[in-house]
Amino acid sequence: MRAMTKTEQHVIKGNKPFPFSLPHPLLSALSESTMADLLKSLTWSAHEKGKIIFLAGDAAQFFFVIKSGWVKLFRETMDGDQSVVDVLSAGQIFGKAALFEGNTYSYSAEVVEDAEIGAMPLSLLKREIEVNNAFAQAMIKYMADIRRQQEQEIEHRSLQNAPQRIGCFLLRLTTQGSEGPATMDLPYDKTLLAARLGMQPETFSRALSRLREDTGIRIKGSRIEVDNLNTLSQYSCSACSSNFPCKDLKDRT
Amino acid sequence: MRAMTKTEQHVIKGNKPFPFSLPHPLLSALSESTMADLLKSLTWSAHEKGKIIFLAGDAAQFFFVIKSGWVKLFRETMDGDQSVVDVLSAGQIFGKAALFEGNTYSYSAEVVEDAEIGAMPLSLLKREIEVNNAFAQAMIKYMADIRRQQEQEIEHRSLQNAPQRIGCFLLRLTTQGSEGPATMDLPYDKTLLAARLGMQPETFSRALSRLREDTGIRIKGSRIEVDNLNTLSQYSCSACSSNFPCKDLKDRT
DNA sequence: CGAGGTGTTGAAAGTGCTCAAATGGCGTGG
DNA sequence: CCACGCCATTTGAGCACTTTCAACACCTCG
Repeated sequence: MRAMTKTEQHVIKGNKPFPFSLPHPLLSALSESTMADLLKSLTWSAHEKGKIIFLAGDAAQFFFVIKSGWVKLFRETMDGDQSVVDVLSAGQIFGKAALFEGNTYSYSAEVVEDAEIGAMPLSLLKREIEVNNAFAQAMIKYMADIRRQQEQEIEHRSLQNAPQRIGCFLLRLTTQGSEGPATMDLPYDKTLLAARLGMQPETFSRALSRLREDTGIRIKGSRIEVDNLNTLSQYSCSACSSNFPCKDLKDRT
Repeated sequence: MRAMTKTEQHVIKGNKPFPFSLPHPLLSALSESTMADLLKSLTWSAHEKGKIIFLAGDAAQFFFVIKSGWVKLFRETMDGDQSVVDVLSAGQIFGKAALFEGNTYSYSAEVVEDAEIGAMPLSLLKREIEVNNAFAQAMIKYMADIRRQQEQEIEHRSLQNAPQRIGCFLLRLTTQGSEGPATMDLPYDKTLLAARLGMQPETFSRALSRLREDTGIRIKGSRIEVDNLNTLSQYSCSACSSNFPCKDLKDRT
């Protein structure tokens, strides 16, 4: 919040102004000097779809911030199944958790939509935690948020059926209020979305139709129109312990 | 690790020596003075099975440590389903996460086996985090562990079937090595265990039989005998991204 | 136009859930 | 010590939801 005005002027490789001011809840708690160091050591690179940024188990030296594109975080089981941890886009960071997990990444990261990604040394974060108590507190707060999101995720996977999970995802997509009509676009392709929600593409397809029948939403390709978010809330959130729209918990990294 | 020798001498209400020295990974990082304050303000009480310690959403002033008995952490959905977050026993703490979640508990806690439970003010923790950077770091480390456990839990619920989940639970129960034979006792009744693993009691019963057929374990009431832990590992962990025995991650709070 | 990727649909099988009923252990009151 | 009742556990049958395998419709890009 403080160093931001300066940051906004920061110019990246190629002289294009930095398109977002690292308004990340975590990074905004950095001291100005560390933020400056971070920006100094920040190196950008462009990656094509399919590029693996790192694999689970790799030794970790960097954490990453996304400027554009989409990145999938996932793990693979011994018998070939894949578990999608999350799918992230601009403004989100990943790989920082490695700091506390034996300096290895605990999941793999793959670019699923051409992306520009910045890499920053984890050592800076580590030092900042040790030196700047305010940052350590921000980190704790941030991790508590993640933890809550994960608990919700566990609940969703155990208690909600496929159509409800999709409905819940749509609700978390809305930027508009939590009542009345809304329109939203699925942020990435349906196959990936299915994986993100822990179901097969076929199941996703059928579940979305089912959701349409049950709640009256309209589906036009990747655009979804909802007449009444409340209907959707009621449909999805009745199988969830969080009141009303599971809202307020969007991503997790 | 440091304040422990002193702590071990600590005497609780009723003059019984404290049966464990708060060897909790988190609390052992407290400063000696805070540890002393904590022990001073620690109040013990006995609770019968069925007692609700707190409900999700309650304003939180305390966090708790278990001296004996079992406590179930859970949440309830609007349509009556219950999601068991975890089941804890002696030495484990709970309720501390409320500090970062608007000072309300994010789950409910119920005694499921007569228990002695100590309550400590969250404010002490809060202050310690602000004042003692080493503790803040321990907290971060601790939360990172929890986070990893949760990710594993998500994976288990999505990727493992019922018999595999039980097998994985058994593996995490062993104190013995990770190979060869082992004997273990289910820590609490099967109905609760079923809930903890996210399945119905009937499913648990059938899944356990299935596990017996598939891996050759022997079931005598709540005692389980395994001839070869490797067989079990292979059976359960093939559907999991963590290498071999999901080990090393036992509880989560 | 053809290839490949994405999304949908159908049919069959698998897995877990619900409802119902039977079994077995265990403590209490007689 | 025994009968009774309660509770945990098991078993059976049917059902709901999801997956799997296959086939097909679309769309985009050479």
